[in-house]
Amino acid sequence: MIGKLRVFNSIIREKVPFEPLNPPYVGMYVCGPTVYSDVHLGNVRTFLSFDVINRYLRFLGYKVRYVRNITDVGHLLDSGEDKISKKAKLEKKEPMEVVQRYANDFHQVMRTFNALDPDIEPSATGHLLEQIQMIETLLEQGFAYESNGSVYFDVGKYNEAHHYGILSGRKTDELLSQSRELDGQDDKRSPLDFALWKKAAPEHIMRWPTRWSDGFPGWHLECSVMSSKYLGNTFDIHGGGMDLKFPHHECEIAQCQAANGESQAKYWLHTNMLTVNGQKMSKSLDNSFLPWQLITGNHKLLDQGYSPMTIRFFMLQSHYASTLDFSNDALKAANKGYLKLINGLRILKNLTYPGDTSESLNEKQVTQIEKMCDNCYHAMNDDFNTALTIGHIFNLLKKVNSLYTGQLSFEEIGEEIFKKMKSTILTFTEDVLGLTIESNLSGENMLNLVLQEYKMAKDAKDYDKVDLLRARLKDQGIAVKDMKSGVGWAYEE
RNA sequence: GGUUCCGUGGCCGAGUGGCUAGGCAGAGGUCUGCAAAACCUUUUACGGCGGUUCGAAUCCGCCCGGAACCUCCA
Repeated sequence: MIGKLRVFNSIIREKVPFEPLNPPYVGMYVCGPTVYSDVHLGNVRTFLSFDVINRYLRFLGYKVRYVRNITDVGHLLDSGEDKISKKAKLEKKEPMEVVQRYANDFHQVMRTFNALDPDIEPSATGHLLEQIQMIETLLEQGFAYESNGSVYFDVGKYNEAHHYGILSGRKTDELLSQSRELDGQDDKRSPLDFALWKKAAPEHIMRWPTRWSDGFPGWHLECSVMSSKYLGNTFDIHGGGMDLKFPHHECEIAQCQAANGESQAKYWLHTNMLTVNGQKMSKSLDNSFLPWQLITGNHKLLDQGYSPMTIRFFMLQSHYASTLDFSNDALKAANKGYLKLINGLRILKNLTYPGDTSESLNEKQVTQIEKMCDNCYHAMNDDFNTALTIGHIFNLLKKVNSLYTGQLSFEEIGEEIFKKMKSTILTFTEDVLGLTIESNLSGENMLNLVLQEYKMAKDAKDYDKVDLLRARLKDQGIAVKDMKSGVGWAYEE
């Protein structure tokens, strides 16, 4: 391994060496989507960022357990209504039907962008018992109180010994002075307290019986419960979008600390927002793109569609912790860049070191290439700097292209460095960054081209060529069929 | 108002004290029947004003501009 991985730990706002609690094992929990509607591109960016992080950790040899949840209950609107319940009512469906539909859609989108599946994808409704148990624990420890059938986390009590707001840099007295008035807050002792269990209103569909009430769990609880269940009380990496820092992650931290007596995660990684014209992409601002809209180009702000790999490439050209602005110009440039990348990749895959070459090494070239290879590691080790890594890969591809066109000779660089270059480029591009060659080149398209040529030769009565083409196709298991209606083909033994 | 962060060349976007990021676009060249691709060379930078330093895009201060969060958000 070259160098050491360093990560920006949001909770201390510093870049620090990454040292897992129990190497070679690494536990990583990422807050997943709430499946009440289609995921938009901003969501996708976060999950692609963590996909690369997951891939790189594995590449480094860590045994990663990647947990990403599906939120299927407990996420409330200002009105106090559950998002999924609302959608279910609107569409006259079971809440679980809504959940399943959007979860399926989410999975399909992530696979389209070549993201690896998480190892565990737990859902909130599948962990109600555990959530209820954590509430009991919090009640026993005096960090929670029941009020009118609901249970709330006592932020004031927690803050006596701990710091609520440690992640987002907030102080409770400042928060108190600016908390806004919401409906249904009367049961709370303080506006800062948050729900662990909510008593369900009569019309509320998603409800489970407990000793406090028929109700449902608070949003923040599931992540505390499921992360500690699958990764332990303290685990290595907790990730999510920056917009979740407050209150969601803050509440998770407090719940875990209070219930387990240990801090939840060693490293916090936060991804930044995707913006459109400088503004955060979000559903409420009506400036969000759905993945398929970007792929097809079917959106009022788009000139054309972009392939999933172009989009992935575009996103990886920036650092995950920076905002990334969406524009036609930037996407078009990324599209060309991606084509350049995969053309180089395609050439490299077919490039082998000639067997009978006598080496006469050009030290300058060898050193240069060696350094570029090492730079890929250094870049990824520096808080997963994918943008820089891509830059180094482009530099390496120049060498590949030069070899291909004969502007650089194999003798100059030698077999050892050629092999190193080849494996470095392929590994980093495909395995680490998850960028693959994607094309609409299908065998059938190519076959049709050949058949057109066949037809033209036949029309020109160039029977030597006709026979040749027919024989070559037959070698490939394709029988040409001359019909009155035109030329066709069939599979043949 | 509080918290956190950002401002880099025509565009996107890395870079945190000295060392060519990279991509797209532009210019010139090599190669080529032509073209394309590829390769080589190259122009345009660090919001403003001060300060620290031998040296600042990078550190500090102030100012200007922008964003996110402050109980829906990835």
